[in-house]
Order: sequence, then structure tokens, then C-alpha cells
Amino acid sequence: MDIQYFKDLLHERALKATNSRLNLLTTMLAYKSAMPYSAIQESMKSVDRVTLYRTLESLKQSGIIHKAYQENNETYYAICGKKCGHQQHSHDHIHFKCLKCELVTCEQTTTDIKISIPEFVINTTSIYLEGICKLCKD
Amino acid sequence: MDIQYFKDLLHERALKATNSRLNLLTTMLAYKSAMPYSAIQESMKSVDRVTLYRTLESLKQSGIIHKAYQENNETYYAICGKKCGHQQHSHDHIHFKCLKCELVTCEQTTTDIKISIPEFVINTTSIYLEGICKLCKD
DNA sequence: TAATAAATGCAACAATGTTGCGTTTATTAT
DNA sequence: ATAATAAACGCAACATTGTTGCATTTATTA
Repeated sequence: MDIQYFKDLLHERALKATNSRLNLLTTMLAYKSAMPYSAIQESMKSVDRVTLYRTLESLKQSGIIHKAYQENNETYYAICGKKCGHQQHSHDHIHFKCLKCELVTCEQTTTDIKISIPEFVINTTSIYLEGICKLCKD
Repeated sequence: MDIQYFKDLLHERALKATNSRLNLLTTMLAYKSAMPYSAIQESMKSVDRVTLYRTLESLKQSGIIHKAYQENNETYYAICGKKCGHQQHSHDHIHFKCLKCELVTCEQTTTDIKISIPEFVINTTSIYLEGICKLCKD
């Protein structure tokens, strides 16, 4: 993933490859884990907050980023995988918040998770876990 | 569950059984499904919004209610089961949002859900589902 | 390079979060 | 039943975030 990848991605989704969007995406990529809004705001403080709001909205709508986690009025955003498209998010990972390092990451589970409720139709499943991550465990 | 139950519950948690709290709890109980903040606000419009804010906070802190769901800046609250205590929420149910009737309910899953990530320690698990509920399916 | 649709910045307002403080209320001990 | 007291309330005030309209700027294209 580099700038050109993001430019192409944006064009695919009929979005202009503007500085705000490219800056946001490269910042989020560099951050590695899901990025809290406050951190996004900090690194994007050169752009107007309305622009940031609309940037997040457009990227979310287009399936380029997603809300990974939300707690205590702090929202965490992460970059989507390739399966996501316009109005069509599809994540096969779960979101994990480490209580020690406080990072939120997208993780793959080893086994397929099948949750069912009798007589209910389930379209989408979102799973959030809290605990201690691999790196903090030692 | 009736008024007396809530009074006792509040006293157990060292909270005064005030009108705001009892009104909120009986309203939420009558609502049956998880109650969106806007609806709570509507039925609690006689109390100051700061009081409502603090009422929700105190009941949440004490394990009497919990945030059941959150989307599009609308938060849904639900009454906790008996396992929850002060600073100690413990829900064995999942939260389900029906895309037809738009109600958010707490549901039991038939099978125990065990999610694991290699080398991670998992403390709490939250699961959110979207789909069509039993009543709307027909 | 010009045309044009999209994106930005700014102003403005709404909704919610949050704190401090003086007054009121629920609980308790008398 | 009443007084003492700590908790809760209402109000004012300010912070943060959400959201829209509109004139200006920018990215894309022809």
C-alpha cells in the first residue's frame, strides 16, 4: 500500500484524490492499529474540522475506512480490506482492544464464528473483544 | 420487576431512589427493547438534561443499565441482568438490531460462543448482530 | 489549457458532553 | 415525626462533535 494504491482506490470509488484524503489514509496506515479520532484530529489539524468530518464520512461511505471501535466517546477508525465497497462493508475480522497498551487492532480469529438465534435471520456480525494482546502479555 | 425491585436495587448499589432514576428505569422496562437515547429524552423531558446525563452515568457505573448498541450517533440503553454490579458488567447475551422494525434487543444465543485469538488473553466479548427478528420474519 | 463537478473553508447552528455551585431531596439517626 | 447530612437536582456555562449552506478552490476531463 502506497500513495498510488490509495489514489487508484479513491478513483475506483469515484472520489477525488485530494490532499486531505491521501494524508488521512497514509497517516492511518502508518498508525498501524485503529486510530482514535483524537489522534486523527491531531495529525490533521491543518485541515478544517468540517473537511475532516466530510473526509471521514466519504471514506466510510465508500468502504475505504470503517469505525473499528467506540468507547467513552472516542471512536476508532481503521482502513478496510479489499472486500469492502460502496455502501457495502464486509469484514471478516474482529476488533480487539488491549487493556494494557490501549491499542485497538483488527484480528483474525482461528475458527469460523457462527452465531445463530432461533428464528432470526442474521445479516451482519460485529465482534468486539477486550483483553491483553500478544505483545503485552509477556 | 416493579418499583420496589428498583428501589431495593438502587439502595444495594448505594444510590438514592430518586424520581428521575425510578422514572427512567420503569420507562425502560416498559419499553421492552433497548431504548434509544432520543426516546429516553422524550419521555424524560421534564427533567433537566444534565440530570438525565448524570442519571444515565450513575446507573451505568453501578451496573443497572448498559449501552446496548450504538449507531449513527444514536445510543441504545438496556437494563442489566442480575450478574452486573458496580464497575462490573457481565452480559451473557448479545445485542441484535432488526433492520425492519429497528428494535434493538438483548438475545440469548443457543450455543456458547468461544472466540480465541492465538496468544491473546480475552477478558470481555461483545457481539452485535443485524438482521431480521423473529416477529418481522413472517 | 479550459470547463466542470467535486471538495474545501468558513460561518453558523444543533446536539451532546461535562463541570461547578447553590438549592432541594432522600435517607438516617434522634 | 423531625432534624441532620450527604446525595442529587437544576441552572448556567463552556467544550466537543455533528451537520448544513454557500462561496471559493482544486482535481479531473475533454
